Amino acid sequence: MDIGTVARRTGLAASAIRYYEEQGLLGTVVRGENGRRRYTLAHVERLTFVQNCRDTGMSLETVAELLRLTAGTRQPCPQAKQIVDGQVERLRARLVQMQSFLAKLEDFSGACSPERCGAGAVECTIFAGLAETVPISAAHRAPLRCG
Amino acid sequence: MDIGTVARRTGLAASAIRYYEEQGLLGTVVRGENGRRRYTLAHVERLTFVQNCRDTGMSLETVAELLRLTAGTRQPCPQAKQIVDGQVERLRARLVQMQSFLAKLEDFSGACSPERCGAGAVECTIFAGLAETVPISAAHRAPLRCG
DNA sequence: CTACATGCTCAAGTAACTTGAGGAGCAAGT
DNA sequence: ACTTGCTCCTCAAGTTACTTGAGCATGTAG
Repeated sequence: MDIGTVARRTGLAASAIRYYEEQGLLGTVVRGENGRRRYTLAHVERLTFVQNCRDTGMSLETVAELLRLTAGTRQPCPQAKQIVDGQVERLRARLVQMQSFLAKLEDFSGACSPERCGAGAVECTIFAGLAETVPISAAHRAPLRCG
Repeated sequence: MDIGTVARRTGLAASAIRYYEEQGLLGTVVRGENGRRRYTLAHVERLTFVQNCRDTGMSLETVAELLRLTAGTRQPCPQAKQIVDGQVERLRARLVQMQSFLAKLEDFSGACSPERCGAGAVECTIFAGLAETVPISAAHRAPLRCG
């Protein structure tokens, strides 16, 4: 497989795939005669794993650590489990907060009708209430899929 | 209120507050005799609004646009509603995906026991299945609170 | 009145990529 | 054989949303 195929299969940009390799997340990627990268199914799986982790807000560094741990031969689980458990906790808290804000967005969107803020309205009041939402604790506002 | 107080109330770093001002998200911030910034409750609310929007993955530029729209006098709602509705949709899809990955993480964490991958294990298999998760469509993997 | 916390500005650093320049390889059509 | 056009390569620089740090002024507590 060449990089374009992998890109299509994973949904990642080719540049991102090259970047992940550069950051040591893919291990060795062999090149063909022509100097082009050649990928296997294992690479696609690895990339999907990286994607999934990134989607939950894990940093590339943490993902790299997980990959290192799972590749090691000496009892990798305790540390790996710890990382995953931490992520699970963050994700859970984050979901709750997002659900509440989503509900608010929906409310406000539903309340926005032409009658209420049509031609003559001086100010759109639709977002007034959104500022009242209790902000999530700094601990949980960690990056969640960043970029 | 000085910047430290606002930082404590909102949970934002002072540097971030200054940054938001620089990016035009706070409007005018008056300075005291001493040259220090003086904030009002309106600023705190505005910052909380920005935070909430950012938490759903809105870019600062989009937040700025929303603020501009809601401050304008000429029928701001249709455009604002459109932005919010788009965000609602993304957020909904994202929540679904996150819930499914959370479930997977929990499963795998639960399956990780000392018996299964203790001293002699050659490779930790706990994450094997995570690579199989169907990746979320590129359209929905947009930044969701990024930093 | 000395500490020390807090604020200011400005420049540079950071993560995780993307974009663009400049150049080469490959596949298809003519 | 040739040209067209897509894909790939590298390397440098740009992007977003901030943070960190240097160097300096100011405010507050003991």
